[in-house]
Amino acid sequence: MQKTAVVKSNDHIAAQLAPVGRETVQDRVYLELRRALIGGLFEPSQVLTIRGLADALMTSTMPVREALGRLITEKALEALPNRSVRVPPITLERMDDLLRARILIEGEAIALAATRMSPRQVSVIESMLSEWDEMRALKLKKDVDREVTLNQSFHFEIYRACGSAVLIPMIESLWLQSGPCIRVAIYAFSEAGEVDTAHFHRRIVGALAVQDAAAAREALIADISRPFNFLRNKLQSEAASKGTS
Amino acid sequence: MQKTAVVKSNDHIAAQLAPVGRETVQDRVYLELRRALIGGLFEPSQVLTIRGLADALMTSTMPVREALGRLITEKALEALPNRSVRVPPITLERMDDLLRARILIEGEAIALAATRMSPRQVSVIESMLSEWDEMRALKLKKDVDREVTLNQSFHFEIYRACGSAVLIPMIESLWLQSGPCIRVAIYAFSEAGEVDTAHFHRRIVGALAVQDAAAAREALIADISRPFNFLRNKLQSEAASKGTS
DNA sequence: TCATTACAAGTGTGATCACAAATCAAAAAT
DNA sequence: ATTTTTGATTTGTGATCACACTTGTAATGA
Repeated sequence: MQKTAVVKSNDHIAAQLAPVGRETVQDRVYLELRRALIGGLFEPSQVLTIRGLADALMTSTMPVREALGRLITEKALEALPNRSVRVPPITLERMDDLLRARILIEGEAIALAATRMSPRQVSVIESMLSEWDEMRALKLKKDVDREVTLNQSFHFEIYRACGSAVLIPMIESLWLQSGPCIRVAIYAFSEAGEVDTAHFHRRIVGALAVQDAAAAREALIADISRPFNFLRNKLQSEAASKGTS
Repeated sequence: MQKTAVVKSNDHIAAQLAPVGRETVQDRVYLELRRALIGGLFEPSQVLTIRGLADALMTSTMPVREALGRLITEKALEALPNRSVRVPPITLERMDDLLRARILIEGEAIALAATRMSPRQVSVIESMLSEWDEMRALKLKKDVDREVTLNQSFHFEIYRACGSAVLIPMIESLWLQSGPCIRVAIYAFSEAGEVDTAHFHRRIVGALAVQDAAAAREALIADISRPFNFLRNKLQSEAASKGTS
């Protein structure tokens, strides 16, 4: 026993330095990649290698390949016939497909949430609006990362209130899939003149406060449709200009 | 040029000789487990061990653990804090949750399919009805496996026609999650007096034939609700009898 | 007799190695 | 100069090993 303890002493010290012993490395890698995908840190069509990610995340290939497998089944990544994996490319068809699914499922989730949220929960959501105004006030530099994170928190705080353990993972999967698109759109947003995200979110909160499920669904649809419509116009105009050149 | 043609012909022949050379072991394991889950071959709350499955599937632990990870992210399996994995147990809340999601998403899928299916495609679906009658005719032994498979083929042949690469994987995930419940219900069906599945499927085909999306959705909802309602009654009566005993 | 402890078997996790297939680059042949 | 071929590098896949943790059981204590 002592002998093995001596051999293990390195591991033991490492374990003390990293007291988060509960979570596994593969979960950490999975969450890291997930965050990167939702945030749009990877470009569409970018190919990812197991060893490359393992080096970047300071671990072996083992946890990475399991995380990649999980992300592939969620359609957040794509397995090519080469056996290599890449971020799915953006196409108009896929965008419309994703938007339709998001309208369907997230719309249902918020309608459910509207009838179930307590005034207490609504006030929590409402308080998140002020963070937006804060960020808006000191918007010297465009903090796209923070905007993405805040937007995500706002929406999922609502979805969590729908009380469906089935719908929420599906919504997470949809966000994972549309992450790369959204990032492009939000980035283009901050260039193309300030469109007030907070305005749409206030509409949502207003509908939730009076438990108007239909209004909440409509407001949500308007909110999540914006980046898709924006990106669609952008892609179409690009295609048109390429056609004329 | 001729030489390369010759070289390629070898590959071509090899591909013909071993047409399963493309699929990896982990995919085989994943599909195997998936099939078992949808078919309800695993009992709810049953715990699965990596080494046990590896022995049963005649492979090492490596492909199995990747497959389990994928199934866990699809919520087809559940990761306990023990780090062991099990088939999720059945609860009334979860059943209702699953049914609501299936009505929402599969209903939308069939509504889309109704407007997009060609008469050619409808006739393909229609021809599947006769298989049911066949099976019904020689129903000496209750072939639950075949019934489950046939039901699956029928539904997904329709869903595939909706043309959404986003909705279909979600439906697959939902079937994966509700598989263990359904099996229990179908098995109980064949005991509790013949309810005609084919009748509901004929209603669906009839609506699709005239491209009536609303009617198709209604017929589908009636079809997929049956096993859930049946199982709900069963669980409730069991709980009641346990309460009185 | 019952509870606690110590030991043993089992299980998941991560790392490393071996191998095959794919990719790329340079060299050779036409 | 272009194409083909060959060799080296990279990459994914599967197997095996070492370790940590849990679980179950037998031995020891009160």
